[in-house]
Amino acid sequence: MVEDRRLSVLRAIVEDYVATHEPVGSRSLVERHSLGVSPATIRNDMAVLEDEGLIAQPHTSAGRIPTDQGYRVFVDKLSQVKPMSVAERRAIGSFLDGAVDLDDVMQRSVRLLAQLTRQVALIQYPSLTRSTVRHIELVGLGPTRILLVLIADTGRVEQRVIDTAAAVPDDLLQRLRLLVIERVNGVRLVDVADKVADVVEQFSGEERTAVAAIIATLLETVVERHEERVMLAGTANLATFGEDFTGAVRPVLEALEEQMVLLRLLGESRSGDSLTVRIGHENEFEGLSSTSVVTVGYLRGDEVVAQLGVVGPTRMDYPGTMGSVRAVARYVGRILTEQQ
Amino acid sequence: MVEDRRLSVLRAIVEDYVATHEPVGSRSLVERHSLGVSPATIRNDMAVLEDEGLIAQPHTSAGRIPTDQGYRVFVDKLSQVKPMSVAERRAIGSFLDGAVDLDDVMQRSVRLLAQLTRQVALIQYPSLTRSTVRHIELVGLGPTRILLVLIADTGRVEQRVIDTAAAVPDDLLQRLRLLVIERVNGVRLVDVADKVADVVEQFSGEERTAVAAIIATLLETVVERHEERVMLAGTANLATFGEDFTGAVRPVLEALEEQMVLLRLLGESRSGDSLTVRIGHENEFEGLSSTSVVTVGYLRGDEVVAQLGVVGPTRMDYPGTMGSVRAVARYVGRILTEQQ
DNA sequence: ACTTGGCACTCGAAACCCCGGAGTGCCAGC
DNA sequence: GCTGGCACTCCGGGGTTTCGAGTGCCAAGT
Repeated sequence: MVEDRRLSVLRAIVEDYVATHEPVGSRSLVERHSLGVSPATIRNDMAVLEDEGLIAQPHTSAGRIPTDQGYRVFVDKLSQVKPMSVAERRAIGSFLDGAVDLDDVMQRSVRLLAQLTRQVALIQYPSLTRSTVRHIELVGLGPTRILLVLIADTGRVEQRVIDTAAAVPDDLLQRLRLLVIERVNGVRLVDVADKVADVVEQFSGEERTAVAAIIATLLETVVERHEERVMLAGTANLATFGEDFTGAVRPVLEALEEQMVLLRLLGESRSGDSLTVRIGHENEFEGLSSTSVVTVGYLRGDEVVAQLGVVGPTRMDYPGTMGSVRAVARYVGRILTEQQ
Repeated sequence: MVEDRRLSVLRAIVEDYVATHEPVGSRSLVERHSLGVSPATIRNDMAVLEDEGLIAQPHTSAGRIPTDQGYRVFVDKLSQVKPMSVAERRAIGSFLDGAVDLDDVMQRSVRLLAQLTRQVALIQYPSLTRSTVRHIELVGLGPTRILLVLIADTGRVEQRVIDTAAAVPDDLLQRLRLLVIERVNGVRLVDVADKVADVVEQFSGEERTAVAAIIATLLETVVERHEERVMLAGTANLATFGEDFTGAVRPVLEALEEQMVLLRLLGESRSGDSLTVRIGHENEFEGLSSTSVVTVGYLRGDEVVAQLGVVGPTRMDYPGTMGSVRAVARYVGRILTEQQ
């Protein structure tokens, strides 16, 4: 089929361009790949591919490079995720197994991913929204100062200092503590509001004011604080692939410093635990228009709790990158699930 | 004094070079600064300065640029810290005042510093070692799983999950909890070990095994875990000053990703709360040999609890940078002290 | 209906050269 | 010890040339 060969040509162009970082011409294509036809034929195919918007020429009399659309087709139809080798998987497993707490898991994972892909890796902390309360602690710091600590089952800890107008005697604090713990332990964060709604009403007078303040802060912590955290690693790799960048490195670094941007980058791919690839201009952020983002959700139990992924140049090794991302996500999921 | 003028020349060279990023010649020097002598005289001075190793020529027939030693002399003898303007200080204060918790303080401060200096800013979390225990919590997660949470007075929270060999009944946990809280509340972390050393001996039989495991983890948490945390911001600024870098940006990014490197960068300047400036090769890390690091300790109460600072090109505005670093450190100190 | 070899053409990248100008070092004179 | 003068160096920018990879198109072949 002519159509088939044309796609093979596209695949070959992507592969060669990714490997060499140089526009690829018809001659070198037939040399490197056994396509069984002559350069002239390839040229015809290329002309068609160019008409379809899948490849482009930097300038006349140069080879072709894939366009964002070209990569899109490559990813969607012409490639498959490259699984990690057994050795690699073993390495991943043993590397991540040593983690002692959630921070450690996140950090090790994101670094590992950066190393594996030689790109910038991101990992989002398990969503608070989807997790349950493991423990709540109220600690008196002074007559009118209370420390609220919330521990989620994913291991995340949130803390807030509360300034109450009225003094809070220790016995009140203890009563409240037990009451709240009883109410919300094991409850999903999203449901905490319902569970403690009426607590304030059980108190009256001065006590009520103080309790109201505490409960209000608690609600803030579980509700308003959806601000998810993102950790990243491998920014040094930007320097490497920054060389042949369409734009400068700066906008990318700027984008990567914005938690908001990162969160949306990860957050948009709510497609369960299947890989999401956003290529070049498919990213809505200017600064990332010459990068591709590969993300995937990771599980805790059988629920997607957050995302992780990498940011790299559009000309990246998609199969390999996707393989690494998926593998790391699986291991992270396994660890989170086990260490529950 | 001839000697004096020579130093003025050095100062002028540093200032001009920092401003223009171009080697500065004798003619432009006399034009921009009113030195009251002719270019020829300046040339003689320059020759001497070059002999002394304070300035250098990129190539013959080019102007001079300061060497690391030249900057050293400039910082030590020829410049003074440039205080922030009132408006700036007010802006800093109001910006930092909104912080809700320690993480927030750290993050706001480091970002602010990056913005002010247009360089890469670092901030070290208040040292655990020097702080005291505000609260310890033991939460049973399952028959043999316990969550240990340690809250330091600086607001830092550390947590560990403990797997005990034997089951821990709830009443044992409660007894132990009260006992430990009583022992260590308000105690400096470094002294925790002493305080709980004999706790294990108060238990026997099965209980003892479990308690031993818990206490061991507690000790690990306070002792082994000296691993201080560092937060950084403004890496995007690397791109800006990366243009005229001796080396590449990569090694710098690599160095900045290594917590160890950052910690030593900050940790070495244990000179109380006075500014430390390390210029170019004075940094022991290869990757940072064309950068300068300006750090200063910040206080909580009247004790230095950690360091903050910036990393920038050796050709940086030292007086301004030092002013910003010092100002931010003071505000951070004030906030930490107040919100005790 | 495709494929292919041939051929003229395009155009960027590298090599080369040239020149101006900024800057230097040195020296003799003040 | 300062200064003007002077010869010298050498980087950087601009222009030109060359080289070669690559293209598009066409006519012939299967």
